[in-house]
Amino acid sequence: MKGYIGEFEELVLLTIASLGEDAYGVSIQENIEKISNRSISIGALYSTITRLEEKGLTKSWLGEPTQERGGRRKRYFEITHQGKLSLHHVKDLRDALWKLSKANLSLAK
Amino acid sequence: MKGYIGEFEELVLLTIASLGEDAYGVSIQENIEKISNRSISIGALYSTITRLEEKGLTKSWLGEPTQERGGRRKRYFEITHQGKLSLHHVKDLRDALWKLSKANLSLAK
DNA sequence: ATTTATTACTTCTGAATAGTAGAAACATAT
DNA sequence: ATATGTTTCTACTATTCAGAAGTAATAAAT
Repeated sequence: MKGYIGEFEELVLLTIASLGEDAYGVSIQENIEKISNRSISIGALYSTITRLEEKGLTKSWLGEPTQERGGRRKRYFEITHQGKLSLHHVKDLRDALWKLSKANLSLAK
Repeated sequence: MKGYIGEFEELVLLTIASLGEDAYGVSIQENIEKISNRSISIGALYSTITRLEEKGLTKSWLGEPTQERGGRRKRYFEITHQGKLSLHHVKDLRDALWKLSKANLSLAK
């Protein structure tokens, strides 16, 4: 166990949080693709979520069948308190580094 | 080529930027350990920097010998314009996601 | 000139994270 | 019952990172 979260893990956590009540596999995938303008595979998403759940950063449960065209029951995801702590932690670190290096990161010529 | 940067790559880029004129292997390592309170391996750092340089996000050159007790010449690193763009890009994405999910990430009970 | 100390860089292996391909489960429509 | 749409899940491959060990370059001490 490495103890910190990877780039994709963080992206998935943030997306789950932003989706609130409607976070399940496909909606998470679509949302990431929409906001990051990058296509991600559903398999990569599930293996990442499995890892996040093993680390205690997310939890999940099966929803009830819906009236739609078809499809298996959805598995809904939610970020845990520990997951929120992890996100705050990496954000604080990055904000601190940005503050320190702001002058050196200007895009002006 | 993946097109985006990983967690550790981002940390290294930010640290190089924050160090300005004095960014070389050992100083980068020490600074990351100091600010993130996590010990990083010098080997992982060098392989990551090699990758960043291949992607055009950093550049480097050998410094002159110094007046110290001994020791090999330092290799100095600097972030390129493209590297800055990458950092701004991931920051913008994260800021947008935080904004969207702020209410769901509160730590209050 | 040879040895020794110091600083920095490089290589290698195993583990953790990221990504791919496609099968399986479930539901509706014809 | 067969076909089709929607979602989840599994097995496999690739990339990145940690940790340990070692190599290279430089200068002081002898």
